[in-house]
Amino acid sequence: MANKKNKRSTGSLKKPALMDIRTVAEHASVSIATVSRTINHVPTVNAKMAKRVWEAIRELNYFPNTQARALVSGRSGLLGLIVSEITNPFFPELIQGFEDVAVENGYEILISSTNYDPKRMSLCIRRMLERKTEGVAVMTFGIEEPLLEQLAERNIPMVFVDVGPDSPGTSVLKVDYHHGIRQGVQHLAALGHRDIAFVSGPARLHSAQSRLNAFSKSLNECGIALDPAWIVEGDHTLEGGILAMEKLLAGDKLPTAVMCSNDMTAIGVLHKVYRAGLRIPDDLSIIGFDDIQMARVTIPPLTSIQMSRLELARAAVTALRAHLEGTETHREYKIDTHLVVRESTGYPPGAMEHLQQSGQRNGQDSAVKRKKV
Amino acid sequence: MANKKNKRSTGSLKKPALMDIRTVAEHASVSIATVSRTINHVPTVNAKMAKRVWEAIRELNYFPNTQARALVSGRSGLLGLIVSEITNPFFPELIQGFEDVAVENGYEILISSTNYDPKRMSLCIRRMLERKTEGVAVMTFGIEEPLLEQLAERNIPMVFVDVGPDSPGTSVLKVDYHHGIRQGVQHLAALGHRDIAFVSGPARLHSAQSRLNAFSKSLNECGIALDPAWIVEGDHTLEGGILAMEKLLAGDKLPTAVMCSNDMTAIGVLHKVYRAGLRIPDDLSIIGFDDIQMARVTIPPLTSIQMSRLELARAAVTALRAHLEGTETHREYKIDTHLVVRESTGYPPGAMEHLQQSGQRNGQDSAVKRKKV
DNA sequence: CTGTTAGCGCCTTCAA
DNA sequence: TTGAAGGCGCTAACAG
Repeated sequence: MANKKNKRSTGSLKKPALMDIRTVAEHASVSIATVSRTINHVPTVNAKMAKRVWEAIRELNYFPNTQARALVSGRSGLLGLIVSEITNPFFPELIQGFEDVAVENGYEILISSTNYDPKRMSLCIRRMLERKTEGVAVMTFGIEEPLLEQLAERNIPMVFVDVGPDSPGTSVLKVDYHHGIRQGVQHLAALGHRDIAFVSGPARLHSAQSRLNAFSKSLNECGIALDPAWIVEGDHTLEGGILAMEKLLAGDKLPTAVMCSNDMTAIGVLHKVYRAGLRIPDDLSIIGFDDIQMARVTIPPLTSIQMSRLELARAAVTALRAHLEGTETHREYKIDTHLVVRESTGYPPGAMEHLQQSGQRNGQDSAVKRKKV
Repeated sequence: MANKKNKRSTGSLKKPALMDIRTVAEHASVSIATVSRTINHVPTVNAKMAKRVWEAIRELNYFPNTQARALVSGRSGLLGLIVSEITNPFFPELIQGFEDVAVENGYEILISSTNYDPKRMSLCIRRMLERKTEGVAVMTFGIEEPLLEQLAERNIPMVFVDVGPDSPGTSVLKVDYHHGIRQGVQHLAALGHRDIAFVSGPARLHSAQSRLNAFSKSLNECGIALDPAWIVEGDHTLEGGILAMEKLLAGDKLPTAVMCSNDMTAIGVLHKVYRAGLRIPDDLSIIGFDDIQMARVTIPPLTSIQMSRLELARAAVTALRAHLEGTETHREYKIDTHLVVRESTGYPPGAMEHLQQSGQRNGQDSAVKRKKV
């Protein structure tokens, strides 16, 4: 009985090593229950006592143990975020947004990245489960089916991008790739491009497929034939973009425009084109996807299709909260995409001469309306 | 007595909601202690029982509750990482390295970013403390003094970059800015540059100051005078780089080379120079700092001073582990930096004519040895 | 080598 | 309104 007390009162007052709710209670001469209630802002606490408690807390520089709190309350206050690759600038921008929104809603976040590796994805999920996250956003833009079940079985709220089960407790953020990509293709078509190549993302990635499909469909809508030789597979990295452009350059005929599955790819392509001594957009037009920050300052600035990170983040947290509060069981959220025209797109080669404008060789001004950086 | 058992056995076998160590124990007909031992790979468990336990675990799809485990064992298995800004590509690359090394060592990581805001820094620290991280790496390249104390008081192992207290339980990673920056300045001097500007980082950031000092010192060593008008303050962002270059362009006289406190700044500068219609490196040479991935594919590829993320990450985890194991009380780790020459640096304007080489106008080849991308 | 038991730090019924 | 007491799920002594 006194045993426990003795254990804690052996040392002098300066024992910051063990600093628990009991220490505070003793210091403020109240019970631990009162301290707990004070901390959790239970309104029924006497103002005087509360003040004493807060003083003790400040004096001792005490703060609660999240682990213990979570264990007993069942609430970890954690929202999980799984992304594919943290070194692709798109994701940090997404993480930033997700964290901001989560914090606004009183949550902290736990981040894991899969590096496109199913094994790591499995670990990520396990980690989320073990740490008892209250909900998890799987923003990898594609996920292996069997892994979903692991999560679904635990009936912990989830939100996916593009594709996910329609089981209760899970929502999905449907990105409208077609809208933005069609704008891009139409933009190119309007400039006079007919020979348009596409550097895709990794084939197994769902969102990469969707982008390719949207491209193909848009081309059709514009009455342009799709030459299979101009579909080359990238992997959403700089290196992949460079390699893809090399293949394109080695082909029989060069396209006049290249659309890319993401901006990293586009930047790689941009670089390879520069290496090849071709000019952008005079010799080749390029369009990216994502509209990362960096797109504004590439040389020339990259025309890209924007997918709002903040919108994605906000929708994800909203969905998770809806599940947590039982407001919603399953829902789809639509995320829009749209074209941002900069300076990597212009008339196809030959068109300028045809229009008697061959003197214009500087990417800074062209016939299309441009967005200032 | 039977009360507890009744509570858990009310439902049918299909109650995945409550899935604790007891369920597993019952399922495998062993005590919870044996289950615990099995999970923790205590070697003294009977192979037969262990097998039964693992089967039960698999069948029930059970996994331990990290919170409870941490609470009782006192080990959270968490290493904290505080960075300043997740949208600056340097940091994701650092995070990636830190995570990899942490995982190699059996730890998970908890990330927080401060966005250079002291208030957020305070929150980050509190968060690390509350979540009971076993050690934290403060990689913000500068921190307010009072905050350190909060951490130091808890005597939780810490590691800082550049500057930190020399109290026991904390180590510091001393980056040798001077080595790399001197290489950079010497490189420029060797090419014939005398008019070298510097775009610094935010003044209050310690590492930014160190970089500026290293620059100033190196200039001295080369016998070059430092013109104060050519020191302009940036903020380590793209936008800051653009603004800084604008200031430089508006000055009375243009430098022939610009050194930047980080790569994001350099990319901003690169962009502004492009906008101004000047050529790199023919009209202006540029050197960055950090050597982020993107530096390889800027146009032209950026000469930069590399600071290895992996080396930083590895040293940080090593330091933390040393503290955790009591091997070390305080130590400084030296992190080297060195120049990576690419194509954004060349002879100052006029030098080529002087050398009768005025025909060379293409950034792809120049008289200095270049690293292939 | 296995099982029983006492907490880890906290929240949350219950009486008072 | 406050305090006492019983767990949350797990590990780590301690007996057997």
